[in-house]
Amino acid sequence: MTATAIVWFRRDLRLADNPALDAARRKHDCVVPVYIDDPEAEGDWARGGASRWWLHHSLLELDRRLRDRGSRLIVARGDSLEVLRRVSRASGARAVFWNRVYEPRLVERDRSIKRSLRDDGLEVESSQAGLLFEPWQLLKDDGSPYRVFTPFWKQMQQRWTPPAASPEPRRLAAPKRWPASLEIDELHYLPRLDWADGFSDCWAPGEAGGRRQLQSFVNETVGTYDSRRDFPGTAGTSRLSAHLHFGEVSPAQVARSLDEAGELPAGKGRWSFLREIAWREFSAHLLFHYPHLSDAPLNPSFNEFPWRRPRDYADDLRAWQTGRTGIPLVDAGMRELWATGWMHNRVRMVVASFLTKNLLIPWQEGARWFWDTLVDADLANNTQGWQWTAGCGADAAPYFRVFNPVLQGEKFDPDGDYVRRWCPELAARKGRRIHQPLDEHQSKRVGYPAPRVDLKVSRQRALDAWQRLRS
DNA sequence: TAGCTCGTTGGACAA
DNA sequence: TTTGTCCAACGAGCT
Repeated sequence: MTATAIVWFRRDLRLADNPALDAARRKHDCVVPVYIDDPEAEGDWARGGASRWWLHHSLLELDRRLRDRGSRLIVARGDSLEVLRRVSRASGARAVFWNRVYEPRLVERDRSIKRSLRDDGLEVESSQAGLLFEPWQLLKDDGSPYRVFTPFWKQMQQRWTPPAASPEPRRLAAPKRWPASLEIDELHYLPRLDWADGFSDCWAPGEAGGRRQLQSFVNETVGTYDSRRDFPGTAGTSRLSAHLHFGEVSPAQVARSLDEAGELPAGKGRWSFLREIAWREFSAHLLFHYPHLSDAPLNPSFNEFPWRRPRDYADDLRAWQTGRTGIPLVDAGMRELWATGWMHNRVRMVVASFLTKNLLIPWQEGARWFWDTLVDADLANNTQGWQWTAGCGADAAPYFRVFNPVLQGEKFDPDGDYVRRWCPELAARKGRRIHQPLDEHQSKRVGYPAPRVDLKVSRQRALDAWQRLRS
């Protein structure tokens, strides 16, 4: 009798270096690859529009790759446990394998599913695939989680070894009978409007695209990552965030590529990129250990912070979302986000600082907008990034650290190329002058808004608000 | 345990 | 134009 196992794909949409798939193939003859759309499980943080666009294409690619190997992807919608039971009955599978995810709500769900399936008499095994270290592996001496990045990073470096590779399967044996499956189109992940049409020009979702991106980054970009990553007008970053989020590329593969590209300790760019991977780990660990983090500040005194009220800030929020604040670098970033589903990291900090400090709008509003518009939307990274900028998170910026978008522009976009690309109304402005807000007269002439707030005044207002919080 | 040092990504201002 | 200093003080992490 042949033994059949379900491999439940979630945030690991790849065939290479996939521990759950490996384990299933080692122990069983046939594999039933399954993807489940279970919006209930995600609760308040159901996937946003841009992320769904990516997921749609990534699933198509996963299915294609499976078919190339004699298999296919079974797609279902509904309660995950019920679906797994149904698929196991229909296919005769007696085992379920998956790679762990770490968002608190999903951890709970997985724990309960594991119990139930084992009660049913099924074999269940979960593996580590999405992080280099499990959240319970990197702790301080007293057993509590790190809340400051640098010591976390130090320990990570000490304990880090290049992870072993696992081969990509050439063939996957099909079960005797395939269970019923939806078409990927039937998940309706693509937006009804044509909002995401431009995304295809920027991105190649899926494992092959991820691998290509990793290779080109390691071959061409990582050497200068350290010096060029802060300049949004140049292609100095990895652009791997979405591939990593969906597990089309694993952090272990990234680390291995960096290692193979030439003795990790030697390359400054390589270390500084691995450090960013470490930030990803740090964020995931923080959310795992502090489950409320996606909605409430890590620093509880911020519950009293005097944010403006929704009815007072609604117009400013709208202007920020649509890239019409009148601050060129901010608007360029927000327009890049809308057009491509992504924003350069330096600019993410600038627009976040502007929203939370200059406009005094709660960071949660920004986090929600990013959640819906980023193809790489990741609950842990998004939360951590916003809390850090707002000053209420782990290792947060001191309160007096308010990014000045004009100075940031002059420093990191000195020729104005980035702003010129996304704010064509300003294209005629020469050099770094492009970063200066316009006065009313100029604004009317070129059809670009005058600034909604005075940077100096609003900065002082934020500092005063902080003072009130402390007193 | 007590005490010391340090903290991803900055800006304003003075010299 | 560039460089140095201050902005405030707390708690995490380490010795």
